[in-house]
Amino acid sequence: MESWGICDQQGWRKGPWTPEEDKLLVEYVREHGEGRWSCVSKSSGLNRSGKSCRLRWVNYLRPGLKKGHLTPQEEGIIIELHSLWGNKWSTIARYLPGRTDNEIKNYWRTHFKKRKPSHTQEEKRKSHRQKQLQENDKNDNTTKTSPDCQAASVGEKGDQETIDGRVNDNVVVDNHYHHHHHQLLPLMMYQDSSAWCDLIPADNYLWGGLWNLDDQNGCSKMAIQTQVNGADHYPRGGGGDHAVNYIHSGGGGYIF
DNA sequence: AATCGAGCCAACCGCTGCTCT
DNA sequence: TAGAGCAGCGGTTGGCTCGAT
Repeated sequence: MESWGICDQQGWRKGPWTPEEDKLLVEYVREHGEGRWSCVSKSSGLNRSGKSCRLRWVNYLRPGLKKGHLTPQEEGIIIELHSLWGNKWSTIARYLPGRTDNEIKNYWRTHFKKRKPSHTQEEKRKSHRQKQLQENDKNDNTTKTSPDCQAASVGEKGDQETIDGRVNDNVVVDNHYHHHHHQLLPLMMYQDSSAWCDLIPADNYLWGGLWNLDDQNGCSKMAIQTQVNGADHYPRGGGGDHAVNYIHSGGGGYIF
């Protein structure tokens, strides 16, 4: 490995950031706002690449970042969303205000990736989950009003293509979505944390027997009840983040 | 006290997609 | 429409810390 603190071929400094560099970057962003990262070195005096500056800002310096361990609610959200979207860390991060994609990615890799439940545990878990979701689906049907809020049915139609274009046999996506790019959201996003946590059985469901969330295509077979809401933004994979303004970070709610 | 290994996390790299000209 | 430049994403690396031996 190359040593930290040296410069790369373009002359950019690499390695850990110093407090002085942090200060310069914060001042730059305060004056110029986020973006235009390629200009940072010129304007701020930092001898860092725009990429490096952006990463440092996003993952460490940005106001509102939460430090410390993820809460059980956040962990649950990660699990749920990962089962929906796979390794779309930035997309998942949008639903966890104050958490970064890097943080979530690291967390996932260290906590979940290597764990695989036994076959029987997984079968048990799936059937339990299916039951839970069917009950919720029943309850939910009474609350749907607008076409945009129609819930996707769960586990009734066999294999369906997910929003990633992958096949997931339990996540059933309302065809409406494909035409309007409506946002798919897990059920728990509409419930307060205590309520959705009730969906998860206490017995080994999460921590004693984490299921294999890294199965083929990064898409677990866990049944997820989804809803389609009226937001016209859909979190996409790949490049081009779009300002991420649809998360309201206050009060533990997720407003889109 | 020294060594080893696992876990955590910051940061880099390469690639993709968007925007602008 | 094509190409260049930039921003963002996901994968990976490697240093640091801490507990076990």
